[in-house]
Amino acid sequence: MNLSKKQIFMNYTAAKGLKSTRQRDIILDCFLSSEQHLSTEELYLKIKKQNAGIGFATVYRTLKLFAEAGIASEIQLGDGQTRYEHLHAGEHHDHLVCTKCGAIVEFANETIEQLQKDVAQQHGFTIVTHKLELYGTCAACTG
Amino acid sequence: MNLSKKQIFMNYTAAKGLKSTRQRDIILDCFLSSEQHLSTEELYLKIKKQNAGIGFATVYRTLKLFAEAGIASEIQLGDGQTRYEHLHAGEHHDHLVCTKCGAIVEFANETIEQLQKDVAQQHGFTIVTHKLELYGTCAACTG
DNA sequence: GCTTATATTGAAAATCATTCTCAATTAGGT
DNA sequence: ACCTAATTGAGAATGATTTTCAATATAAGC
Ligand SMILES: [Zn+2]
Ligand SMILES: [Zn+2]
Ligand SMILES: [Zn+2]
Ligand SMILES: [Zn+2]
Repeated sequence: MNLSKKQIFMNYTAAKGLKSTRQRDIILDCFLSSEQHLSTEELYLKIKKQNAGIGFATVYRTLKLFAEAGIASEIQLGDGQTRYEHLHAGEHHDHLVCTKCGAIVEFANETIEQLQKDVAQQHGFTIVTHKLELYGTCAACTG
Repeated sequence: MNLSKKQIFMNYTAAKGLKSTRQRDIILDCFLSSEQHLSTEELYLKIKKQNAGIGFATVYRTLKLFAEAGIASEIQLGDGQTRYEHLHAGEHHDHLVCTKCGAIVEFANETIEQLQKDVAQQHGFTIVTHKLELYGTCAACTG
């Protein structure tokens, strides 16, 4: 599956006339081998440990590129930092966030998704995206 | 109802040993007489027109205070600015946002709210707050 | 009303995440 | 190898918000 993400990115850059560079390879490998929901800075620091000399501007630019290419998606979890997660074609999920330990749990609920569409339709809206986040404490942190 | 919001704020500041000032009065009046979902800057500009000499730092501070006092709540609608809306005790709603014209429509759906609680419980989470926003185009903006 | 301790204010500086600028470097086609 | 366009890194710039701090205003206490 990592191979296919790489492939998708290759295709995207090729189609756009973009070049393949050492930096982009390193950042992609690091992103693909990372757990989910890493912030740009977290990924930057992780990369820096293994490969000095990659500027943070490049990491910012490259993550945006991943999102454009459709292999990553940006999420905003209320802590002021943009995070990126792996995007699997056709899949969607929302997030439960523990405000004590920072744990992030993913969930998907078809009924909620459908109800959102209903609500939108009732108001004449055509929905493009949505954001659903539940904030609280996880089992371990709930006293 | 404006009277009672003022009352709630008075009580809050009194209980906290805070002082009542000309600036806070002006900002509160302006906030209460404004449409919903104004950003801090929008409110600042509106105030400035009527009462020169109120610094933006004071507006930022005071809106935060309103939120603490329970008469306003912060919302983040993805445009990078914090907005404040009037908070009515015990009421809750979520938002539909038109990404073309900026229109914001409020909605409340009990079934969605309940399903969120169910999801949280399934994962052992105790939910404190949540955020649900549907982004798309409103009837007028949908080609 | 005057004094005093404390909260508040405005302006400017500081912060923080992110983006932009630009000169130097690199990739890829010829 | 040569040329052109894309890319990079460092630092400056940005934009929203927060902090700092000296000056000012408020509310007690007398
Ligand atoms: Zn969803
Ligand atoms: Zn996720
Ligand atoms: Zn809700
Ligand atoms: Zn609202």
